[in-house]
Amino acid sequence: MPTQRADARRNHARLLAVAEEEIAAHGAAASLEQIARTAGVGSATVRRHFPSRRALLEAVFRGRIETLCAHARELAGAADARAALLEWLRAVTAYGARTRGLVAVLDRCAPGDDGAPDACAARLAQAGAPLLRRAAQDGAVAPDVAVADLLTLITGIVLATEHHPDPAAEADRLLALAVAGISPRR
Amino acid sequence: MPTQRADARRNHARLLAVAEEEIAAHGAAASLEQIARTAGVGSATVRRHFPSRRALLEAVFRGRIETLCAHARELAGAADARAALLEWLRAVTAYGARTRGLVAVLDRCAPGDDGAPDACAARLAQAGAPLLRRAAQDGAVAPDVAVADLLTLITGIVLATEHHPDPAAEADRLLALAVAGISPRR
DNA sequence: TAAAATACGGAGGGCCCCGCCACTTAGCAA
DNA sequence: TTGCTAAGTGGCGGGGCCCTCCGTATTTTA
Repeated sequence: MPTQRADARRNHARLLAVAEEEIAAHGAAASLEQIARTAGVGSATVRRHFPSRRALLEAVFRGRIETLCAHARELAGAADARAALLEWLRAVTAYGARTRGLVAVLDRCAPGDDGAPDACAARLAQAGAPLLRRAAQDGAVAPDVAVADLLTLITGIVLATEHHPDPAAEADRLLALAVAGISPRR
Repeated sequence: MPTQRADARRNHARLLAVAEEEIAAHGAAASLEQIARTAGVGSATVRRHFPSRRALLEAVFRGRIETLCAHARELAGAADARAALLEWLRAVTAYGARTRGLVAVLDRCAPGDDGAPDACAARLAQAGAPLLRRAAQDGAVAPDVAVADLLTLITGIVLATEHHPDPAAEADRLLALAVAGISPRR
């Protein structure tokens, strides 16, 4: 496909904007029909541009994920590897807690997995890898911990705190608990 | 209501049994209509016995929660308070990972919260409190950690690993990571 | 400007949740 | 045992959502 038709591109952009609002308001399970209605297009057009709910979510959050990746790159050269890693983890957590629906996209293999190599989770993991590696070299984290583990943990924390009065604060608290260890062997 | 009618009690029991299978097969979002169909009753009857999906889930899992509470009581007198707490946490995690839909009931305030005081999460928390208290007295965990925090963490871990090839193993791994600490200050 | 390719949107089927209402049945009393 | 009463039941209709198909409209290209 050399190029898209102009109206298609317009609808695509419009749908993304509307979807973002709708997901912010109603979470990752927002009604696709409602999005179509608000955008003033037929429901079939939504599916044409985004074959699955997951595809729509990934498109909506691509930019935010990219921001987090960039953050990781900025921290790559920090003097304190441990502090850098922890700052990044807190940033991911805060973003996830603040942005409804975002973690649904990190929850790999969730309903409708397609194993796409450029999945959001994979790109985040790739961006965070250097931070973790340096922290591990410093002995600040165990060597057998993977970025995917940390992201899964964060995903879980955000999912479980989604309905609290203050999700961001609660998520941050729990992340701190997991970082310090519930009961580390002395 | 002094007593229920016999057929009502029968339907109640039958629905519980069918719902348990259906939830095990399709998760917490299992179709209530399908449950009604399989049980051979009208869909209104399901709703009459269990006003909300959450009510049904709680009824289905009440027994399992009770088992976990009993486990906590058994461990209450153990010599090693830290080991006792950790064993219990692992047990809760394993149960949650193995039993589809169970954590939906622990996720307090999830859609359809009613703030019932005898909610499953509350009872679990109450049962685990002594274990945590003793562990804290031994200095094995920080004094400001609440049972609810630990249960929320476990809930999150189970939710986030639900779709992995081997949920129970992955959940256990992540719990161990959180217990030891991602990057405890030395 | 006309033909061809591309994109659109509404209709229809399937499934689900929910509330309503006439009917059946269990349990009590005579 | 036989009625009587109220608790309990189940089917029906309304409203949504997801998904697919297909005739139509719009854009691009020749």
